[in-house]
Amino acid sequence: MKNVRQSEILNIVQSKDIDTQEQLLEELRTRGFTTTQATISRDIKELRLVKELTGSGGYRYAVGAKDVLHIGCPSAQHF
Amino acid sequence: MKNVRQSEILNIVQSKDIDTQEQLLEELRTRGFTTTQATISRDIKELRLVKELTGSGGYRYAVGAKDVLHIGCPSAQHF
DNA sequence: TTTGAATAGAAATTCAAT
DNA sequence: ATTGAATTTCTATTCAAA
Repeated sequence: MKNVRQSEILNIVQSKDIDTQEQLLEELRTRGFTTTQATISRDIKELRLVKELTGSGGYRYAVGAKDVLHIGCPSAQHF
Repeated sequence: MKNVRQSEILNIVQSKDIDTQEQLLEELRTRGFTTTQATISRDIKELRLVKELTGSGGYRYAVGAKDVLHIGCPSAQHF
């Protein structure tokens, strides 16, 4: 179920602001996943999510921008 | 001294892999800054640094890629 | 290999204080 | 407005288990 869970994590994170792993856990449970913080900590690592600052001064998990750069700017020189 | 310290933090983070705030503290002390974890936690927030995964599986503080996108790709449509 | 419970470790915030 | 000490909160890892 790891892949299903991880792809659901991507969905969640991109559809609403998630500021802690606990909050992500709640969302997953809502969607019928039963798991724990330890597991999603690993998921977040594998998915290379980062905790970034939102406009309103809070934090939010997000897909690492470096991972999505090529979408909007295929020819960009990266780092 | 906040601005000096923060710009030094940017320098450090871009010149070597820093994986914890403690390690960043040590680097700062090497450079003559005397401060504490509480302060650099705030600095990191203001600088919008993110803790990203390195190629070798560790973590590293980095400038949020979303903040540097416009450099390599000024016309990119962001998110 | 993947997971959870427990723990260790790291980071954010509170609360004074300046 | 900025900071540090202490604390709380959050996250990563360990270690056993399946």
